[in-house]
Amino acid sequence: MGKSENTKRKIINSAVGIFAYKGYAASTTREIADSAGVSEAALFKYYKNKKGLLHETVLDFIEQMALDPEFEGLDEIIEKNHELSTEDLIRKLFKDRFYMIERNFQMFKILIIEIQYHKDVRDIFMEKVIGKIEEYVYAFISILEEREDVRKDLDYTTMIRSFMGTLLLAVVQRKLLPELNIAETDPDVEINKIVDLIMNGISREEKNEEA
Amino acid sequence: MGKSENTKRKIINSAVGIFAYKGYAASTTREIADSAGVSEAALFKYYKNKKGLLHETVLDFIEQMALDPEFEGLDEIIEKNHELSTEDLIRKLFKDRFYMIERNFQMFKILIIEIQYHKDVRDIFMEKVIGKIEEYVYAFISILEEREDVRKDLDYTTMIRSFMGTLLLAVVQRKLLPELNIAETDPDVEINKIVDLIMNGISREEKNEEA
DNA sequence: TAAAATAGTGAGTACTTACTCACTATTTGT
DNA sequence: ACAAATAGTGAGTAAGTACTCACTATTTTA
Repeated sequence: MGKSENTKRKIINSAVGIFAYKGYAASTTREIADSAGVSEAALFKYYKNKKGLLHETVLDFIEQMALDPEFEGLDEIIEKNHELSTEDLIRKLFKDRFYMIERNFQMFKILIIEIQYHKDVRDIFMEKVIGKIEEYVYAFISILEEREDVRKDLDYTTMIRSFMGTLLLAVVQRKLLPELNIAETDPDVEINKIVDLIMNGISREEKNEEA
Repeated sequence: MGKSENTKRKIINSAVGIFAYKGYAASTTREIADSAGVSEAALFKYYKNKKGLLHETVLDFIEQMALDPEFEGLDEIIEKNHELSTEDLIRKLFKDRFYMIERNFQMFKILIIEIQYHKDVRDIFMEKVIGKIEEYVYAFISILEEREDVRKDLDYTTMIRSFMGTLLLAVVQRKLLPELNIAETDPDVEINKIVDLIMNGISREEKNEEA
């Protein structure tokens, strides 16, 4: 890792901050270079054009993710799932993903927004991220299918999407509209409530009602 | 409604399409004018600048919403809620909002994305939309609180967010990543499954187990 | 029907932006 | 220590971009 690697990092870090704050199209290469403390010419020595900078920013993030020990934590949870109750398993997964998204929120924001406008970024995302997610989803579904305390008539696609939607909105609201958060300030407490909902729904349970 | 009103409409309609497709920052006034079939000069006669066009686009949409008979449909559902079972009530609400967002998806996309970058748009949104939503949410919560078949220990904030997250992701996935939809193609069938999940959760019900 | 008001345009302009290039400073290998 | 390679820059430039203005065409009013 020579000096040049260091400069590349500074540029990418600045790019992430500015892309997340203003969006790719409204960000200027001058601004990014200034914020990184290098000349614009240097930026273009490392990245062939502005679009290339976006690509490398995205690819760099995806690569970092793959190396992130917390990401491997997902594997561990799934591997050791038999040591956990269904509720604890879901709670662990939810927490893991919640904090993962929270930690990398800027990059997440860039990804989610820019895949809408740039087919090439969307392609990278579909190939490198969605495939990975699908793997985990299938593993997770297999685990649930074997559990006695999980409904047998469950539509897993619907369930996964509901799970993800709830997860996403929980992070997004905290990050983007914190002033709306009438709820818990401690995410862990909130996550517990969400998991309770996922497990039991909103309708009153009638079990042992005659007792 | 003179000729000028007509031109304004054409410009706004073009703006919505282009803003949604490329994002505000990447859209050019020339492109919007061309697509509307008017000169750029005309565009700037009606809107004092590009930002003003965005504002009016957003305000126009919010106003349309307020006049939309389907929107008033929400009031009706809430008013006549006592004629519906809890599950039917939730299904109706979910369907209503699902199709409302689907019908106005372009504007929704613009709103959600641009409020992140423009404080003024965010302010409009917070004042005109969030306030309205909160009203409905409170009304909805009051209804649920009175129902015998709804858990009394429910955290409503969590529930509403889970509801909205699921709703949003259901529409978004259909609109933006339809190729991922391994699930139902008929939204109504899908909505039924979602409502079932919201009501009952994923865990096996144990009621009448001793029978 | 004439005047006044309104709707609309072609051709700019000042400015910004991504990107280049000839050059200098620094580091590395021998 | 010196040459060669690498890292970095200041000062551009061509291509847009939002926006203006002097003007023409059309509609409305009296």
